[in-house]
Amino acid sequence: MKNLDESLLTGLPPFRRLQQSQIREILDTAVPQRFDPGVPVFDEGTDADRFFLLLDGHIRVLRNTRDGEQVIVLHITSGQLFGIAAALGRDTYPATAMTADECLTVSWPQRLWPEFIAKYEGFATETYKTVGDRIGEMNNRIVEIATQQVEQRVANAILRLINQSGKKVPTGVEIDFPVTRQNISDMTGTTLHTVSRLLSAWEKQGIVVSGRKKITVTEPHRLVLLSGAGP
Amino acid sequence: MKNLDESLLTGLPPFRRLQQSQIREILDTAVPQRFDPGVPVFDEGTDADRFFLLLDGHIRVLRNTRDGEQVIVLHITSGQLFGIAAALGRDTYPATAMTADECLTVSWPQRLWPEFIAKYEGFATETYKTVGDRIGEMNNRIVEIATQQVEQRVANAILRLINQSGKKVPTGVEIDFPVTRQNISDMTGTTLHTVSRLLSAWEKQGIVVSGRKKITVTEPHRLVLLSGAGP
DNA sequence: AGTGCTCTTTGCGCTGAAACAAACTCGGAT
DNA sequence: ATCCGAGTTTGTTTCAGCGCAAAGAGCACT
Repeated sequence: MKNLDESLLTGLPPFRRLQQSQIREILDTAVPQRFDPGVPVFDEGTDADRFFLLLDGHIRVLRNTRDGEQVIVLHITSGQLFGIAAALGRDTYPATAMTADECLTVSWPQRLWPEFIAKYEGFATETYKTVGDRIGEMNNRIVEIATQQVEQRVANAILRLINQSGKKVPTGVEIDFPVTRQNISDMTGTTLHTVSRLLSAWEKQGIVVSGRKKITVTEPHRLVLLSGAGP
Repeated sequence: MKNLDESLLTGLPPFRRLQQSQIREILDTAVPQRFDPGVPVFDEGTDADRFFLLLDGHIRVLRNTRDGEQVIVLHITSGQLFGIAAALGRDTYPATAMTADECLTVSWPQRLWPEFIAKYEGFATETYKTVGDRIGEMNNRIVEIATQQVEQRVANAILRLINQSGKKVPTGVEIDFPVTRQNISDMTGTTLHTVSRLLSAWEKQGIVVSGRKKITVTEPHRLVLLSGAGP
């Protein structure tokens, strides 16, 4: 039915220490899937029946509030596992995973998780390292939102995006997937209006160039200054 | 030198499935320690050389910003593990752990972690469940700070405290460790002034009674309403 | 080429909460 | 018994950024 190439997984952190034959084994139980931009891969609160590896594209992890707002908790870039609720003793997904652009994933049934952990060397270690990184990132978000001004938060959010998914272009560094003002306000707990004003102001100052769903940072250094990185 | 009683650990989630003899084994490698209120157990960024179990008392996990502010990320109650950086592939502590009241801990050298995981059944599962819970809590914090008004955030923070560490008293439920207005503002990203005003207002309305480092909620239900739990 | 939709920009007034300031009140130490 | 300092209350001022509103612009689809 499917015939996934082993090179897809080779070298990715969770599978780094595995033999070709083991990777083959893992791939044979994997289900590949393609998603259009802007669709949910799974929804908050639903049964956590599978875990995923993002092969290509970008995923937004977000939560909805009762009053219809949404908050983007973090972004997943290609090569990362996501939906690993089982690893943390949950039986439902704690957040929604939404595609930002076209995405390719493979997934496995949740029940294989313990087997992966037990059977494949380095898989547990690497995975929990990822979890640790995400906790660190969430920590930073909390500190940021709690203490910084809107301008600094937006600057930080954009810097995080270009660090994770920046693509070098002649004029600077651009975020290589679609991002709207609304998205950024969902990441920073502001309104799209304020974000729009900030980007306009920065564009006037020559720090960024932005268009529809696209942001290019021409002067990363000045953005770092704005982000409150230091007096 | 020390002679810890096995009953200290028996029944705690991470050790629930172990034999008496295994608990004995674990205790024999543990170092007990007592801390005064308001002192650090370990500091952000320092070498993560030990992991801890809180036997009694309350720990605040906090991070400092460059401009001298601090943010309380979460609270640890007795029976929980903390400082488990190793579990997440870190070699330094990502945050500071500060005692809120008098605390009793036992700790083990970080190098025993892999052994604990491998050797003791249920230890890994239970621990990662704790990690999952904390991630969930942090998630909630992010959503809260990003979308809610100050009043709702403060209400939520207090509700969280009484859920985790509430003690029933004749007049209601009180937080059974010292909490200052400043502490609450550090949890909610506000100022102590605003928190003080809110508590005064709530006290006038008969929802809480508060004194120096002490808060008693007399009408939890009304606080839930204020927290924005639903229209 | 036209149409509709989504995304973006910009103006203006208002307000929640921070900043500044000052006094008060416990509780513990000398 | 008194003093001292941490913690708290309360008033006043100020302003960042949200809410509201309306128009403009780029893109996809026919």
